[in-house]
Formats: sequence, C-alpha cells, structure tokens
Amino acid sequence: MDRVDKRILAELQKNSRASLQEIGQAVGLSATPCWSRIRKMEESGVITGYSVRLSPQALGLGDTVLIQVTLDSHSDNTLEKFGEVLATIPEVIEAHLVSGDYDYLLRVVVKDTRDYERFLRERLYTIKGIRHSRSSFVLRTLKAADLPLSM
Amino acid sequence: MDRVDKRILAELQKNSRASLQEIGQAVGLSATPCWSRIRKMEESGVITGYSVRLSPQALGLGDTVLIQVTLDSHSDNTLEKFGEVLATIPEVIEAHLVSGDYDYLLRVVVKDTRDYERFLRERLYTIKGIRHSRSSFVLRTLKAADLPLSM
DNA sequence: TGTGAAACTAACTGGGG
DNA sequence: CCCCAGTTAGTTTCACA
Repeated sequence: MDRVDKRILAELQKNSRASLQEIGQAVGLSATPCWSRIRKMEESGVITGYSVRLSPQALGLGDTVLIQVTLDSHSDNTLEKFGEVLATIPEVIEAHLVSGDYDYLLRVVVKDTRDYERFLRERLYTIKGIRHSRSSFVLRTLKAADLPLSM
Repeated sequence: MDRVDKRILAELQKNSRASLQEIGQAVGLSATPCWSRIRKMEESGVITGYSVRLSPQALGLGDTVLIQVTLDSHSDNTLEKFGEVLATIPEVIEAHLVSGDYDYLLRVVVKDTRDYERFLRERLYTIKGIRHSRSSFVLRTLKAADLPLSM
C-alpha cells in the first residue's frame, strides 16, 4: 500500500467502472501495473467488493431516519436476538451496536413520514425488549460515506 | 422500474463488476436487455454511480465513532458554516443535518482511540459554535448500507 | 421487449527493459 | 516494478422475431 495504491482506490471510489487505461492515466501508469495492484488489493482484503450507488429518492425512499435504541437488558442473549430480528427488516439498512447513552443506532429508509409511522407500528414496536427509542429525521446529508485515503 | 429491474439492481449491489451475461443469467435474460435496462436506470438517475467497497480495518482505520453535535445557534449562516468546515475534515465520512434532540450526526473513522483523542483535540474542538457533542463508538456493525429492493 | 451474431473495446497474459 | 504487444473476454450495436 503506497501512495499510488491509494490514488487508484480514490479513482475506484469515484467510478469503479472506469477502464484500467483511464485509471492508469489518472495515476500516471499504464494499465498493466494498475491491474496487478488492484488484484493485490483484492487479495489482501483492502478491496472487499464492487457496488452500485443508488438514489433512494428515485427508488421512492424519500426519508431517512436515524433511530437510537435502548434495550431492556444487555445480556449477550438479548443483544444477539435483537440483531437477528433487525436482519430481517428491509427498512433497516444499517444497524450498529454502540457504546454510550444508547445501545443501537439504526438507519432506516422509508417512503415518507406516513410510511415511517407504519414502520414504527408494524416493525419496530413489535420487537420485544426495547426500553426506549428516539428518532431523528435526516433533513440534509452534507457528506457521503467514502473512506478517506489522504490521511 | 419493474421486478426485473430491481433484481438487476440487487445483482449490481452484490457485485457491480459482474458481466452482463452473469447478470442476465441471474435474472433470466440475455445480456442485451440487461444492458439497455441498466443504461435506462443510469439515465433516469436510479443508478448514480459505481463504487468500490473498502475495508476500513485493512486501511488502518479500526474505529468508527458516531458523534451527535449540538450547535450554539440554528441560524442558516451557522449551519452553513459548520457544514463547510466539516467538508474539509477527512476523518468525517458522513454528516447529516437532523431533526430532534441534536443538530448533526457525524460518522468519523480513526485508527484507534488514541487517534480519536487527537481528532477531538485538533479537529472537532477547534470548530467554533459547537455547544455540545456526544460520542458513541461503534462496537459491532450488524448490517451494512444497501438499499432494500424487495419493498 | 426480447434474442443472437458481429464489431468493437477492455481485461488479462507473457516477454523484455 | 514498469511498458508494450498479443490473446481472451466483455460490451455495445444492429437486424430480426
């Protein structure tokens, strides 16, 4: 992992379908070494896959909500069970077990506020063991989630 | 956007470098219609780009921290300024303006807890206008961030 | 809208600096 | 390590059902 590898990753973050020639051009190398560097990073686990960026809005998912969840109990069993239930809920696209004031942070996508009300009623409030939850609607997103490669 | 389009998107979310033949196989179509459906979704804005999934750990970014930030003032100007400063901090990989108890939720990646202490001292606490911040370390991530296509 | 073949472009392999 | 040239595989276009 040198400076050139990081620049290649930055190019792939911008557009993973760019040709090896385009990437090579951007980092000042021919296609062949770019290809072998990328392969090495795939093998070493730096690159874990290739994905597509989708517009939630265009898919009819206009609202993102961040939910802080506090559980009744912090036993291994309760945490495990809660995680398993979350895995089955499509609206929950992220779930993090965290330290601090609450236990879980969820990221949920829904059509609109009406749909969110349905989500709470049908999905979240039917889960046993939730002591407390607190919702925050995302009003604006200022930064997306690419990893920093300059540090 | 029909059922087949969604299945194509699901395949691309799993692996955006799969060949059109592989995608076609998965959705029961030949390569050509897959290609034209993908092109249409690119043009209509459903697909906004192609990216690479990287391992934060493999890049030496072992800790993720979620920070709730409350600002002193909620004037347009303050919010704007704060957003501009955040944009320049590489450790901040996500920033959401939210409704509710606090104003911003940040997602920050750092090497370790020592590095987080540095981040707080050098980056976050030097920003004017922060009334209060509350950090939660991510202990475990149970679900990643692909959009649901089954709903 | 779909299929299948033809033309084109990019990914991959190996030889040489 | 890198470049270049040749081979293989994938993408894009087109004629037709």
